[in-house]
Amino acid sequence: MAERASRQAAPDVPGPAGNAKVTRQDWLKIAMDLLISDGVSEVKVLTIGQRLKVSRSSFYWYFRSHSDLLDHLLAEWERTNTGIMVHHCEMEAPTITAAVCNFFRCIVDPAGFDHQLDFAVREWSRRDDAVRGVVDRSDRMRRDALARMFERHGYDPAEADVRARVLYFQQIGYHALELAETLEERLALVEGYLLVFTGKRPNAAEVAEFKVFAHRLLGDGGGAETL
Amino acid sequence: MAERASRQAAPDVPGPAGNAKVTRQDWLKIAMDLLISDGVSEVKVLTIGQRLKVSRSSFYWYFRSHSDLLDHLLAEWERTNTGIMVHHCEMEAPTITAAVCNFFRCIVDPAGFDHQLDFAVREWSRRDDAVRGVVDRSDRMRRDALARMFERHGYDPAEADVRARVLYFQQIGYHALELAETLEERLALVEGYLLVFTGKRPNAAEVAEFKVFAHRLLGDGGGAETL
DNA sequence: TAAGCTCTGGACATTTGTGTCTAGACATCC
DNA sequence: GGATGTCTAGACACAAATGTCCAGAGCTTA
Repeated sequence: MAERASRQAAPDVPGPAGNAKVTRQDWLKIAMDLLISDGVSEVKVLTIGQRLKVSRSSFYWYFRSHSDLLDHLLAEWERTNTGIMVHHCEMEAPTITAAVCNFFRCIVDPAGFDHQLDFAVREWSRRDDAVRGVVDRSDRMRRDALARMFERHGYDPAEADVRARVLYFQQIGYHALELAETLEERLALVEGYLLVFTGKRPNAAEVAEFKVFAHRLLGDGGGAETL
Repeated sequence: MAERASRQAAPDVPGPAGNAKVTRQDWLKIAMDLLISDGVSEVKVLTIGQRLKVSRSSFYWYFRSHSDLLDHLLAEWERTNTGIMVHHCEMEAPTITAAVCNFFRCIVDPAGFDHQLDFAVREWSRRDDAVRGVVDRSDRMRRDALARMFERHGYDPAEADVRARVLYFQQIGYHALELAETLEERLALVEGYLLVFTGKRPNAAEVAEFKVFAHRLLGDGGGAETL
């Protein structure tokens, strides 16, 4: 028990020692993949072990229990998804439209905000009050970060709050539908969205810069989906 | 087996005959409640039986299997949620803003579109390809009905499609966040929403009529949530 | 009252998943 | 090369859920 705890405290050693076939990170990685693709109810020790071609006993070396694993997944979600979004809201920007473009970047970037993971956690929270508390806190943090972004660019607090809600709500809603739109289809609407979200007409250079960013990330074929 | 099948074909007899403690409808009702509140994974024969204070054997008299029950829940979802929404889109209206108000009615009405049920089914569809097909078909039907609504009021097909997408997408997204807003808070935004969704300023009488409708449904206290 | 039909309870089997225990394989340190 | 520590396999126990089987309770009808 004490050995396991210390092992958990220092899991960053890349090379598995001794007789190790897999690492703690391997278990976490597959678990996160399963959470994203199939939801929390499919995150099973047995399933992950089969994918790793390793017995379940290995799992109990690295983790205290199944719920211990889930705790780490939830923490990882909050750290990445909420952390990344808040960070993008806090980036310096010359105008509010450029600031919203910064926000868009973490949405568009596959390495940024993962909306499938977000929905998996949101679904999970419906059946687990502890998770629900964490999700509510994240929603609050994200909306607050967006509101502060608008306030920094001269909006009064009431309007900033409303615009933050609309912007956040739109993004969550868009992904709820899981549309299979191409990058081009989405980018074509950027100017319109910026006008609605900020009430101000975007600077052409800002928009162009964002589109270059998006293309560089996802390729110029136009057939890439944002996942 | 043949008896069960015939029993399933005529389940509308209200009075339970013979030694009956519960009806087929009782099983379906609790199952639907569980689907709505806790998701498909919590729709368990054991759980429903316990709530009905009846053994699981009773279930297998009325239903062939667990998945037979789920099939009926899915069909019921499509019939009610999608059916009601499409019906409201097809209602006659003097203006496009009045038509959108009609659409709003089924959203606001607790006896109309059930968004908790909608999310439960959407979540279910992520783990079941057959369900996914049904959900995709419903999404298509709803968006098409909305697009036809805009077309009937003079929008060209391309614009009608875009506006249908924005309107549908907004509604799904709004409920994904499960905000606890009061009726008053929501109604205060109706004019703004109508302008955005249609591009036209709404008629004051139409809006007033809708607000009266909403108040009559949900009470004038203003503290009611639409659930 | 007796027969028949409808429905229910309880025992049983099966599946699937978590968690525990112990022997032992394997690299590393001495 | 032997001891040690790290990790894994497999057996076991346990729990929860589905599905099957059959006896029999309790209306209904003759």
